[in-house]
Amino acid sequence: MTDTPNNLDLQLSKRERQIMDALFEAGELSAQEIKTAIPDAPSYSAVRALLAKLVEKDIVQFRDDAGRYIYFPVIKQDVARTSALQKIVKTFFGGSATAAVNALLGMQDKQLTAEEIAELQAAIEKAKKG
Amino acid sequence: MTDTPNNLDLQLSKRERQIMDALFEAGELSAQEIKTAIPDAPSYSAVRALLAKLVEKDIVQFRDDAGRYIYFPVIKQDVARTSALQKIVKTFFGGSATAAVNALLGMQDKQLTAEEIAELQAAIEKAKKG
DNA sequence: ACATGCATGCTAAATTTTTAGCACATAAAG
DNA sequence: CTTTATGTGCTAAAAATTTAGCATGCATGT
Repeated sequence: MTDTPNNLDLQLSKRERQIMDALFEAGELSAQEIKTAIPDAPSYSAVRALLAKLVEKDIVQFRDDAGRYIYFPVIKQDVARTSALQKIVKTFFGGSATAAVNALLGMQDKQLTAEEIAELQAAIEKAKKG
Repeated sequence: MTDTPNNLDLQLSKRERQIMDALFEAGELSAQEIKTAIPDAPSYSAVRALLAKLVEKDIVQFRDDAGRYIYFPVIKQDVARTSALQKIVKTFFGGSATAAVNALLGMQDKQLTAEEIAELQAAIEKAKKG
């Protein structure tokens, strides 16, 4: 039984991370699509080599879609999300989730709709009780 | 005029990132302290070599504290914070800051105090107006 | 004065990452 | 059937990262 990774702090190289970011953002992608998704993408060959490595590390899996490989992360989205957030909170906000939330709310480019605000208030209400 | 980096997406290597994380978390550190702060730290020499590189890239500066160099990030904390959050939101939450906030509120290991909740509600009120 | 401890600067080598390119398979089009 | 396009597997080399170790300087205490 090889260890299944449950945290995202696996030491990924620069390129590996770019690929993971693309995969997490999209859900699943072919090698070609990944190449397209990465801003300063390397060659197609390079992408495939990187993917092979990630598969080897059990961070990524693929399914055979009629001869084409479609790659996707092994780790569940929500686990990845939480892990990523926790690290940010620890590194940049001294462990204070509240401070992080404040920063999110303050981000200028994000104008919250009334609906979103209502959602958040509901979430806070829930947090208050729980 | 060398370009001053204002985004954190500069392609840092694995070790470089570990060092930056330590620096952001602590504010400023000596090479020795950085070595201590990194979990699976490399040799002291290695840390210094990495730091030299980061300084070269204008991502880190140091001041001479009686012969000892104390290193600190060039980028302002709040800029780094926002940048990091933006990336997380984009990659893991489909661009929805609201969803990210929800995830933060739902993190089990963080029990919010009544005071914190009040803070958040105030922040949301402010967001509603702004 | 001299040894000790700890700092930096530097260099060269080990290791890892990243890349390109070839061989081959398969499906679709001519 | 043959050509073309697009896919994978594999290998070897280029490039970047990461490392250790030596020379040196500067305090401090013996």
